[in-house]
Amino acid sequence: MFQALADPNRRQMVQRLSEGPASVSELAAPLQMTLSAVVQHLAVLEGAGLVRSQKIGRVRNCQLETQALRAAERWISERRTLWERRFDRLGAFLAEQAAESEEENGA
Amino acid sequence: MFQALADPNRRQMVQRLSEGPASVSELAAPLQMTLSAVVQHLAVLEGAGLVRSQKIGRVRNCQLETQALRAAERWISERRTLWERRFDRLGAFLAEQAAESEEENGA
DNA sequence: GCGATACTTAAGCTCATGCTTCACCAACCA
DNA sequence: TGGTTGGTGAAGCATGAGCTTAAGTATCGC
Repeated sequence: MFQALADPNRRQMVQRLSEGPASVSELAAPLQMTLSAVVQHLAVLEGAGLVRSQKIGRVRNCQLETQALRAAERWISERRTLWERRFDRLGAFLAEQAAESEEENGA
Repeated sequence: MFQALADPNRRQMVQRLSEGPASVSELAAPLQMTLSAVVQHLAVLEGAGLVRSQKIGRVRNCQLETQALRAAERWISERRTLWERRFDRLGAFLAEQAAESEEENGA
């Protein structure tokens, strides 16, 4: 899924879809590439569960699937807070050490 | 930066670093590959600003840089909430339509 | 029905990515 | 001081990602 978000064109597609549903050609419009390539990118996004789409008549309607985005967000968030919490504990420890050192000086 | 997080081995390194700082060989230990390869992955992570490292003696000490993680998190979050808000408005609109329809039936 | 539209599928091409090996250097330590 | 440990750098290789072209299919509007 991070793999899917790794490509800037795909991120642009996600960006576009975050503003509302779109057809394949609407997604393709701002991207300087073939419709074929866009469909391939779309397949990656769908494979990652980031986008859902259904064909109505001859146009395929695509929309964002927030579940997957939420999962990615959570993964990052968990790692980040884990590290930050560790950092805070370290800070507290150092502060404590400093305080003890102060005491020793005082005694 | 999403590019950097795209590789599962690199994510594992980030995971490891979220639990605390580590040397290059410590990062390499659980990964079934050469130290050389690990250093290359590390370079990618550093290039993306996800990791900072400094060499002390002959061992390189690596630690997570939460700024970049935070940025990635924000990007996802913004897209997601943008879409979800749209979704909510749509729900509200449909509810309103339904209410109007009720009124018409009543009238 | 017929042309235009909106994809779809397959094949192939190119370049980046992820890895390995090998040679090397620097620092630690017995 | 010499061997071991920890890391660096360059070269090369295999695979896969991203793109294109080309040919095909299914709707839509007239």
